[in-house]
Amino acid sequence: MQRPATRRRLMALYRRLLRHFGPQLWWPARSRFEMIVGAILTQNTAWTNVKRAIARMRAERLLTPDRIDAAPHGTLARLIRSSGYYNMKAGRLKQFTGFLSTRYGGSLTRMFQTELPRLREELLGISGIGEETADSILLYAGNRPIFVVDAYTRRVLERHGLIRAGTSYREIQWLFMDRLPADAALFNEYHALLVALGKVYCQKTPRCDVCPLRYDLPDGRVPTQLRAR
DNA sequence: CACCAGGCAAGTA
DNA sequence: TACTTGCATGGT
Repeated sequence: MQRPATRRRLMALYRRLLRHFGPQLWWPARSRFEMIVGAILTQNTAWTNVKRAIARMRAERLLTPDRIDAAPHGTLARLIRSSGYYNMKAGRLKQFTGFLSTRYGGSLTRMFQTELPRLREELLGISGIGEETADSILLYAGNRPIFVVDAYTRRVLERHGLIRAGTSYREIQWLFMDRLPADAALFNEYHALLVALGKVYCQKTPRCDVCPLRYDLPDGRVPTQLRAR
């Protein structure tokens, strides 16, 4: 019941999502560095919890690489408590700022001058930064044309029969990047729209009967209905 | 009460 | 390579 993911189909899906949800204006952050902090703090965590943590860091003037480097682990961990896994995430923030300081003299501008595939590998070499976090940083802070895959992306694509369960991160990423123009603005909006759909209509408990998309569900399940537009 | 949220790394076989 | 487990808060 799996239909091929063609360029036409992916673009049709994009246009449908954009018309339904409108531009998502991602990533919500006041600076590139704040965006990167958010990417680490939101790992397996609700964004509302991350917002509180970032607000506390801002209030304590701790939203710069140098301040995070200098702050004691316990201080940092207490500030980001609301984002969960706070001991690990405090360490991960310090891993990143340590990398930035050592490798690029603390300059994000210099870091983002590195060519895309190489910078991706460097980010993946930092303990605490995996594929999704690395790609989020590259796309949303660096404005580089790389597609971000997350749990919502995977679930939406599975429910709509574009991938099978177990498809790897790189395969899903390549599904988009092989068929769409290498356009950071497009990848930015597309990923954010997939998350918007996932949050409302494609939760773990299926509510696909009200999904605004026209695509059929795989394997004899309830066909998607069109919402009034 | 149970389940979920914009993952990741370390351990095991 | 392919699982499994620990990490933790706040909302529904």
